Amino acid sequence: MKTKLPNQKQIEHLKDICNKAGIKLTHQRLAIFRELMISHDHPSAEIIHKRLEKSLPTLAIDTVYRTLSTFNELGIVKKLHLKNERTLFDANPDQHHHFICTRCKAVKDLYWEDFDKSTLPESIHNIGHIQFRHLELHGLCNRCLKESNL
Amino acid sequence: MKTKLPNQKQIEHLKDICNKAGIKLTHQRLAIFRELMISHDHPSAEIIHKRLEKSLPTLAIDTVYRTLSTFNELGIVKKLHLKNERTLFDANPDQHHHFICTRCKAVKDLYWEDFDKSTLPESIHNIGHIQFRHLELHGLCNRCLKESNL
DNA sequence: AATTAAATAGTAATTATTCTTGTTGACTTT
DNA sequence: AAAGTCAACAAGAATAATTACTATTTAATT
Ligand SMILES: [Mn+2]
Ligand SMILES: [Mn+2]
Ligand SMILES: [Zn+2]
Ligand SMILES: [Zn+2]
Repeated sequence: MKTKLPNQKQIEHLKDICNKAGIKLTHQRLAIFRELMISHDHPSAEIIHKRLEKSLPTLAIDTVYRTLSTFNELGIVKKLHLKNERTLFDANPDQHHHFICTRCKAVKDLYWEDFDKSTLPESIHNIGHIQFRHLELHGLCNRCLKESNL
Repeated sequence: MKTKLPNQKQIEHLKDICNKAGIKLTHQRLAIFRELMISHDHPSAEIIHKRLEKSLPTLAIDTVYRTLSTFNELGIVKKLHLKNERTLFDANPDQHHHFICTRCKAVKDLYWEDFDKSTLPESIHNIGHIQFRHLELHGLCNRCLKESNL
């Protein structure tokens, strides 16, 4: 559930993970992680790059991609490949899914424990063994609903 | 459920849809639809193009993309935007979801009525109104499971 | 301070997809 | 049947997201 870790805890966790993985927690890596952590809108690599350009004017877009991919492999951020969209990134460590507005493309976190606990259909044995579930709910967000009913 | 329409019915349906939409059912469009209809592996535009090169040597890759997008808009095929993958296409008209093998990347159809009928969490009202659900189950397919247990 | 290896910046390359433009071909009107 | 019309097409160019290359910088270690 929405038991948000305080930010400092997440940073400590990041340090741990980097130490264990034997990689350096550079200035750039820390800045990219912080930026994603405080962004609740699931930004793309390019948007993260833009948001950091004042504090880190020489930061290369390539470094943002590389760093986010590294973090993704370390399990500390998640890449989101959504319908029709470029890759987005997420630092929310809690088990959750996503709502995507078909109109404004906003991406919101969505918690659905009953689904997470539900048992898979029998027929799955004919196919393979599930490692994880990826669920997207698409529709109109409340803001767009309001606008279209004016 | 898996009540597969016979292919000829699907072709008739395609003709209907094209007539109603006021577009021509050209040789290329028919060939692309047939190819997708008999392909049960969720091919990409490029693969469809390759599979048709013997029968239609001058077919342009652009036409494949254009045609599949048109069919997608007409609701007769579905674009699949899956994790880490290029766009795939699907002509299976039945309500279903997908299993994706993390190893060999195979995509299989998956039917899960209980999920389709399940009620969304209350919290959805704080977010918006759902139009459709998109579910992917990721894991190891039976073939890859067998190979890794040798 | 010197050594070393990892990480970065800047730029080039790649790749999937879409766009542009001139041509084709099916259908209609004469 | 010839001419006209227009959607659709083929070919190649363009675009945009992402990744690769390489010389330089940084940070940890001696
Ligand atoms: Mn999220
Ligand atoms: Mn399918
Ligand atoms: Zn919206
Ligand atoms: Zn497999």
